[in-house]
Amino acid sequence: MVKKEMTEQEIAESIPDLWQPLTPEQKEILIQDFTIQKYKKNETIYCEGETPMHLMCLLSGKVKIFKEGVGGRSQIIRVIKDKEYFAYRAYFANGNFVTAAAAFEPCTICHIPMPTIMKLLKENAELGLFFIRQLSIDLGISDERTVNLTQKHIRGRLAESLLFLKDTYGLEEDGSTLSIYLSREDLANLSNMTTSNAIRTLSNFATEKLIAIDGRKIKIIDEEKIKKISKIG
Amino acid sequence: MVKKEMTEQEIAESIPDLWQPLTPEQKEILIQDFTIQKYKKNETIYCEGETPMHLMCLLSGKVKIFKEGVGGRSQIIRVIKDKEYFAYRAYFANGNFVTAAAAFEPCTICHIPMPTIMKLLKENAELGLFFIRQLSIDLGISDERTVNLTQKHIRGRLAESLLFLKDTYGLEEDGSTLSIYLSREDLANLSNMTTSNAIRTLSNFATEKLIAIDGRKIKIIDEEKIKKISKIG
DNA sequence: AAAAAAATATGTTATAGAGCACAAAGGTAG
DNA sequence: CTACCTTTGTGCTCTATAACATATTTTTTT
Repeated sequence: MVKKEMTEQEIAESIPDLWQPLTPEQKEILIQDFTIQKYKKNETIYCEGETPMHLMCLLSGKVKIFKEGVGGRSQIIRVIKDKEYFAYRAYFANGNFVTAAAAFEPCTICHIPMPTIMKLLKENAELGLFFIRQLSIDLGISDERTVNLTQKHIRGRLAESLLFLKDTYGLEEDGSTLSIYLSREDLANLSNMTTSNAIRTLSNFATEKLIAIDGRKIKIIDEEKIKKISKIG
Repeated sequence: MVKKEMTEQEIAESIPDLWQPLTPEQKEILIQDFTIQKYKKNETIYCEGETPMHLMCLLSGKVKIFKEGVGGRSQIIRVIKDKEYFAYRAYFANGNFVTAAAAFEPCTICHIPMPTIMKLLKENAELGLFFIRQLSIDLGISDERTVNLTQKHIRGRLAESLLFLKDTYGLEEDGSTLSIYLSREDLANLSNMTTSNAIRTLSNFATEKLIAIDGRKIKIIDEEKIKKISKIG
């Protein structure tokens, strides 16, 4: 917890979407309950089945939201980038977590107790609209994903994951290297395939000069062709 | 449009979740914009790609929300029962529909222009909480479904669909017949499999005395065993 | 009532991708 | 430096399920 070290200004900048709609009194309430936690690489943030207590906002780092499926196979449901909010859905739905969250890399995460959020929501309609918008976007993505993961073939699914990672986390300064370094296993869990097939298909893509791989670094070479593969499935 | 025929009392009973949080003035606004449409069996309610204009509430009938995937294969994403709201997600996300909706059977649907809903939402925080709750529940279901459809085997997926239909639409007076009669094709599209495999697996279930089939009527005989099959995948 | 179309049923074949085994390389710990 | 563990890479086999073909039955249209 490093709350004491942050000025109001810094808090406002860390969580602008949440902060901006609030009245001065509401901001005061938020400051009281605002805490910060650090997580190590690969550390679990919350588990399936646990009771949600806090809204979380990722201040820095990268997070995966995943679900353990049949026979220990895990499926990455979505990924979080900095300034994004998560861990609140289950509370709003009055249930426990149906997913788990873990840090891809070292993370700084801000926690705000859900009861505080509820209190603010009851007073502030604009804040409600922020969550409505966010949940609506996520639900649309989830619906798209359901169809893509079930109907596309392996190459289409992997191509889609690569584009998805590019859109979410962006590229490095060279303008072509994905700025997230995933293990082949995580890539497989994101694309609904076995690790072997992720490795195989990835090196096929490299042979076909669609990408270049150097360990976990992936350079996007022919984005148009990758888009095409993703589209036709 | 049969708006004129409905009393305020009847409107209030048709859309209680939306109605109840409102102030008298807000209720007046809603009455002005409230219209009703009838749809025939199998009629399309909205299409993928269209721009959302209205919140819809299903007053009577049954609706499927689906998505056309690769190679014309369609996937049923969720189903709507009476008193449920739909068609609003895309508007909140500032996009067009990514799914389509069609009537399983004759439907009566109430339409309310989304701009009216937005206006009410900006004034009424409690109404916002209703949508937050609903979207949160749907997103949880969608996440679960992603994993189930991708990881479970055919029998597990079909078993799950049967239980899902039972939970959503309930049973007839005999206490065992599903009160929705789906074509084998719809059942397949709900369970992510080909029509042939839905037919085959369904008749296997009948042979194993888990269910009894009479045309499109499905009787649940051994629910415990069906649950087990759904669970182990 | 006859004809056409759609839905259901069942058998056969083909294949995408899982599952497994093993080897090599890279990282980490003692 | 050596030993051990994890990750990556590659080949082989097997199976679940799609794809296809063809009846048969039911529904819709004329």
